[in-house]
Amino acid sequence: MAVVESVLKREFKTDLFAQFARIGGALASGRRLELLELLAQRERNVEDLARLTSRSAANTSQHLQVLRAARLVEGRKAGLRVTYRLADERVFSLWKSLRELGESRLAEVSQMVRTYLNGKDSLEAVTAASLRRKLERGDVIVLDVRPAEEYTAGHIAGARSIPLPQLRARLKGLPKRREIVAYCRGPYCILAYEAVALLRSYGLRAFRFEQGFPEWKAGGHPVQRIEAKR
Amino acid sequence: MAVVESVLKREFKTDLFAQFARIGGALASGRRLELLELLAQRERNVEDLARLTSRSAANTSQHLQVLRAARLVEGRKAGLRVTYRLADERVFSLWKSLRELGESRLAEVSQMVRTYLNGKDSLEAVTAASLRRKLERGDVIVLDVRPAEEYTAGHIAGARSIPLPQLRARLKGLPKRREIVAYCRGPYCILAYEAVALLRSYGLRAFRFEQGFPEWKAGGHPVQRIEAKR
DNA sequence: AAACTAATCAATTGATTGCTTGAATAGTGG
DNA sequence: CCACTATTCAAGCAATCAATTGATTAGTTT
Repeated sequence: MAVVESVLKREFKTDLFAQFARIGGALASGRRLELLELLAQRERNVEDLARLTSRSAANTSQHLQVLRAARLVEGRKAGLRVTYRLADERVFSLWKSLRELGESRLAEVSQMVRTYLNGKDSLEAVTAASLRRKLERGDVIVLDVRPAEEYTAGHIAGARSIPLPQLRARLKGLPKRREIVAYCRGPYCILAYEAVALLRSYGLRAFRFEQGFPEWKAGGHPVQRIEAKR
Repeated sequence: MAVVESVLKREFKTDLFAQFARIGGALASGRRLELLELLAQRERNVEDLARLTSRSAANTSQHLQVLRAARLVEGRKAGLRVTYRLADERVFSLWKSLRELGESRLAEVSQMVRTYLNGKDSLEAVTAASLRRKLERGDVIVLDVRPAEEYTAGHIAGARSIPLPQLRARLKGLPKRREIVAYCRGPYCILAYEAVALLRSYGLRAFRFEQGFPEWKAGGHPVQRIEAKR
């Protein structure tokens, strides 16, 4: 009797942990994590995701289905296209805590970030709390340098959209003296680094927000979005 | 030039996300998650972990090495034994958020918990905030029904240790009228369910704490530990 | 030094995963 | 109904992972 019960207990635990391992398995591929990072910006169809990650549509579709089987993303079909999005804001939290743990514990990560990103710009970045204060005091220009469509889907309240490729052409619209803070997708997004480098090369007072839009939103800070026309 | 740069960007991203995927990969096995859950209680040597999970020492050692390669656990050798522990409290946070996500999103999990655990006891459980208040008012007896060694390594401040196997023999030491709250390792630990069932069958006013010691500690609530003799 | 122990290593097996390719499906627009 | 498109499916192959077994290493005890 006691033996039977303990076997049951073991089976229960084994099965239970195996379920949780399904989620772990979904996080076990860099490609899938990259898809999660993109979907944290805004929902996307398969083709877009494939293009943004430089992979085939078939391969991207398969990874999305693994993520969907683990219930981390949801897809809905509209016409020919299937649009995927994160299934839950806690999915982003999970990815964020995995990322933070990796940053602090995997020596390789900090090494890579140092050699690649800090080569671009070694300046200290603006924290979320600091950016929030600057915004409330109104003494900062916040630039969203992601593609326009991501700005449309959601951005830091009060930010202006200037996608990186257009930045050079639109320099004259920016004030010479005021402080400018640029942000993009997250800590490993290169756009803001490049934007700050460009702005500084023209003598503007530019800084980089240390995180990105999804982190700002997850932190409960004010956001805006452009409503779609009907 | 722009092409070279974008290839670099792609390689950087691919490599970077692959690093994070190492952690995901370590979380991709139920057996390893079970080890993390045990190590969240207290540090353990390989043999103990193998016994507690009903697996061979060689297999357990291999899983521990996967966890160590992902820097989620650390081992230190003392004499013949190697003692493993969680490398960082954020490792527990990560496991906790994975678990919570799984609970809410994987239908199979809630199904399993319902059929197995709720068969034991369908009563509502006491939350951490509520238990904290009861403790501060002093109108509750808190029982730690885990093995004594886990109690020693750390327990809810003010709790008494009565390992489940000894509970029946020590019933007479418990007050008839006061409220009793039992806890163990976490939401999927069966010990507290069984303790409450036993206490109630003797007419005591027993309830189950909905979580376990690691969650209590991670939540910043007061804990105690028994210092080892030198 | 010999006997013993805890842990790890090494090699093997079978199972699972990942990627590629080409076909199939479902929906759109002429 | 036909041509076209976005996505998914299916098959095949290589690579990786998981569990088992027996050997090996490092450290303790006698």
